[in-house]
Amino acid sequence: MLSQKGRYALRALLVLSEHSGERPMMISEIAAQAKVPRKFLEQILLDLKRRGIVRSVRGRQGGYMLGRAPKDITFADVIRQTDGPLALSPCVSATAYHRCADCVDEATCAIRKVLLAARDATAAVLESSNLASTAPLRRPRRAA
Amino acid sequence: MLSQKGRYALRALLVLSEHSGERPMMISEIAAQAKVPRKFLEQILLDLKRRGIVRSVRGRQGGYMLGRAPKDITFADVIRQTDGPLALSPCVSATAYHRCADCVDEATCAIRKVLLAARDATAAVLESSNLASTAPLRRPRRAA
DNA sequence: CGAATCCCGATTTGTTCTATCGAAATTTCC
DNA sequence: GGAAATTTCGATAGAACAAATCGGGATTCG
Repeated sequence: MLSQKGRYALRALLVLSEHSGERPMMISEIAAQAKVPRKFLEQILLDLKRRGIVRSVRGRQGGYMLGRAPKDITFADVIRQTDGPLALSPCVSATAYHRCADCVDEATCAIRKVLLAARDATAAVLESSNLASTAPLRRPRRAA
Repeated sequence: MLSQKGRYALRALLVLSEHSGERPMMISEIAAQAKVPRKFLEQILLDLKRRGIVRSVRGRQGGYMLGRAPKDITFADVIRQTDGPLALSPCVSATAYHRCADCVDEATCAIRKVLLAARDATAAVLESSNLASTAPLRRPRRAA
């Protein structure tokens, strides 16, 4: 399961990606639209900023914007930052690999084989889904 | 990531599935072979028992055995019991569905679509992997 | 300067994870 | 019938983590 933080991050980023204006968007504005507690969102955005997923402008008229094009921000990027590796075990993680402490032989470990397949399957989905592909193309203002 | 408990459970069950004798296997024997702290394993096996994944015999000469054929115990069964749902969000869980508290419209939620695809991909792997398919067919006693 | 806004460290509160302890219940064996 | 072996169960402890908040520092605009 994703943490609450992870779900908040995804929601906030979708809000940001739909806000196509040139001006950055204030934290409180994002918080309101994404329904995320303001102070908590502050932390989350800082995290995402460290990964380059968002950029910020300080001072008056400041705020946040996406760090790159929506199509270049995958769900995997976001989830890895907020919730850690996609893998079910460190020994099959692409981004945070480390050998299990009590592993006898990684090459023949039956568990590892399955968890590796699971990771690959999950990653295939999350790395091919991005903020652009999932957002509604354009929200109609009224009933068509 | 799986919890330590989840990894322990998988290891213990693989040990049990390779122990093809008719007699049940004692907790301490399983613990030694699977390298799991004895008392912790006790709790884990009780959990697995509630799900019918293992059965037990009490008293002298007692111990644990698989609750059904190894091929009928999937990784998904085990992980769901020890670590909870495979899904990344309750709203896409097959076994523990519930609507997100602040969800506006589940049918059009962009996040949900992706998480649902991720769950399906993960479940496909973990539900088709079982204790029999992954265990070495027969461990050679010595170098062949 | 002063107001608006992001930045950052600390703290709080509650929950989960990992592991252990001690004793009760059950069964076998003599 | 009693002793020994074994599972069962409730309680506990400490560490780590999650969710959220607080208060003030740093930066920029007007």
